Amino acid sequence: MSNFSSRRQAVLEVMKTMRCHPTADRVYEECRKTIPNISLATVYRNLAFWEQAGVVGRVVGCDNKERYDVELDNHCHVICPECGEVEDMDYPAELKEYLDNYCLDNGFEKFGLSFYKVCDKCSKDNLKQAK
Amino acid sequence: MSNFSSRRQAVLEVMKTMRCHPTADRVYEECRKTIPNISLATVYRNLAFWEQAGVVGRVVGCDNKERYDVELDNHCHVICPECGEVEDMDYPAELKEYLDNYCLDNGFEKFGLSFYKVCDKCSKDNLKQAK
DNA sequence: AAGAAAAATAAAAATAATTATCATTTTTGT
DNA sequence: ACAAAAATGATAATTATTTTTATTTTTCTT
Repeated sequence: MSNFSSRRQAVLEVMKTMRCHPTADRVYEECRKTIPNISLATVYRNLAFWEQAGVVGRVVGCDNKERYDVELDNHCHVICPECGEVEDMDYPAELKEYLDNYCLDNGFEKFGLSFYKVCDKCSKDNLKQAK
Repeated sequence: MSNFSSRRQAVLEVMKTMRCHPTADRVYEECRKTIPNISLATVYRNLAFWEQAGVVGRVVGCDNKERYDVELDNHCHVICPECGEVEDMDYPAELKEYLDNYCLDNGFEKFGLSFYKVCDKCSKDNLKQAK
């Protein structure tokens, strides 16, 4: 009964259920679990579709891969400078308010805030390598 | 008398004199004005060198090109969502202090703050197209 | 200053991510 | 049911970046 094709829906569904901020390739992998013959081009196309629709946004990490995200509004990002993985974090309320007002006052459309910290996985890997 | 090769110096010099946050390709273009036969690979290599040396940093814009920057410390970025150009802006002092402390308290290495606004060039272009 | 070792380079090839093309299939509207 | 439009898979093309390799430049040692 939906207006969208099953693959288009699947791409969004995957985006909603993955808690990380996947690259297109990760979304593709995930989609193939339920739709084995979906093509990577379709994933890119539909990510672009949902982006245009305003449902999905791009997140800039720190490697040169695009990462995608749903519901960008109320969180900032914690980025691992080594692997580029991006996690969500709620804004401290007062900070969010400050920044919202700052945007209004200065004509900015939106803002993005990121913090950097080596993720658990990478710091473990570093320990192993050091041995 | 410098420790660095002339091309290595040139790359840094160009970075310091360009006020925008150029892509590697723009740096290459600029370098060729003084060193016509410098190669793009050398520009990439030396940007990476200066990055490792901690002098140059990467900035994430909104297209999928890497952009480079010197002196990342005391400014945030204003990014044009259409062309990806990145400009510097000083932090409001109180905000900077708040964020610095927030990092210290929570074990983050650093933070990055960006605001989004269509740049003058793009908004003019949009007007022209609309006619 | 000479000559060996190390570092830096240009040019080109390779890689990786993303986008475009195109023939075919699926969906939609009437 | 059938024509028109949209979506898709497969693959080719494009774009940005990195690696390779043979050569040149710089540095070090004597």
